[in-house]
Amino acid sequence: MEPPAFRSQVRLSHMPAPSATALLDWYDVHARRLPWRVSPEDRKLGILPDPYRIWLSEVMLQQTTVAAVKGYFLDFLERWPSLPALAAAPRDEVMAAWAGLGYYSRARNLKACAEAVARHHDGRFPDTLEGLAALPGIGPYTAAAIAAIAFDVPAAVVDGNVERVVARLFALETPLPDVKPEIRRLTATLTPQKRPGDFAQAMMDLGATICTPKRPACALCPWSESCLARQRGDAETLPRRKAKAERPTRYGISFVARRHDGAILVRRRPDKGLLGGMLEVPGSDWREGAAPEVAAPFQAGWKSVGEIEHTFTHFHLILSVKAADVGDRPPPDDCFWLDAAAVAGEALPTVMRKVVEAATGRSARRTRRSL
DNA sequence: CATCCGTGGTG
DNA sequence: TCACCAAGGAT
Repeated sequence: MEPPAFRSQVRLSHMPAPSATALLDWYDVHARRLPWRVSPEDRKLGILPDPYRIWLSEVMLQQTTVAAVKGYFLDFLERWPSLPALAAAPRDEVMAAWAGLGYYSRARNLKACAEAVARHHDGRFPDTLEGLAALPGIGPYTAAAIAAIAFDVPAAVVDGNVERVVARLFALETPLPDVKPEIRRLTATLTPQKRPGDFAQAMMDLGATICTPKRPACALCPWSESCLARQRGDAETLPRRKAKAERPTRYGISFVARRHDGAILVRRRPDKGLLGGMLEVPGSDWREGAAPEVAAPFQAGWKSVGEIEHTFTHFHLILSVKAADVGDRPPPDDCFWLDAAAVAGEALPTVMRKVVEAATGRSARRTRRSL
């Protein structure tokens, strides 16, 4: 058998193996207080969180920062306090409430998942990995997180934080995503039978506050004496990642028709693909090179009001914005008039809020809940 | 399995 | 400023 291509770091004899107990002791003192979380003190009293809240927070937290999620989580919880409430909600209202959070397939799947649990599971989330992973929008990570945090199932919960912590702890040189299976295996060996929910949350807190991507605070880490990367002195360079493809720039045209009362002409995008199910103003497709030719939604005194730029996950977008003030008239095609007062609460993605702002000079951003 | 899917904070 | 990347999932 050939040795692995990457350097297999040897743990020095004076280095203790990383123990769940050391991490949990740290967590008991330093756990973050988060709106969806049950504190370690309460969990020790046998109190487990509402699976609905854990599910909702976990879906929102997919590729999204805690700071961005907090306000949305509180808004959703206030509006739909339980799974049956969300299952009964109109889908467009859920999309509108999600607007600005990104990755809108999450909102579509959130609604679909709520309906599936209401219909097929009597309104209660399954407590097994298999049952959870069969639901829309719940993959390996979220299934493990809900099982561990909401039901104290000793599942290996591996998110971006855990990947970083484990890659450093064991000095794994293989780049992501190839190293994922190895990280999953090692995480499983670390995960304790007792307090697996707190262990999962502790791993994520450690990654978010101590074992950070840049400038990790190794001096404060409960596992510093066990960390092979720290022993080697290159914790900050781990985990390795494969180079990502560069982002091309696409171009397009957007038309903002302003009615005398301030209403804006919009249409709903198809369910699948980019910004699926969200609203947009009429315009061209978005292509590399130059904006495609496209007719305005109707004849009017269109004037160019400048360009807006927006960066998506895999391309950069430059939209030329045209605006016109028009009288009251029936909306063309699949469009409808959106009242000015309704803009803030509607399902407009951030890129479209930029477009509307460019054309109206008024802020179209959502007012953030004060936290 | 590689690609597609948003946005905002951060250093 | 800008590259990085965050409690990933679906296809």
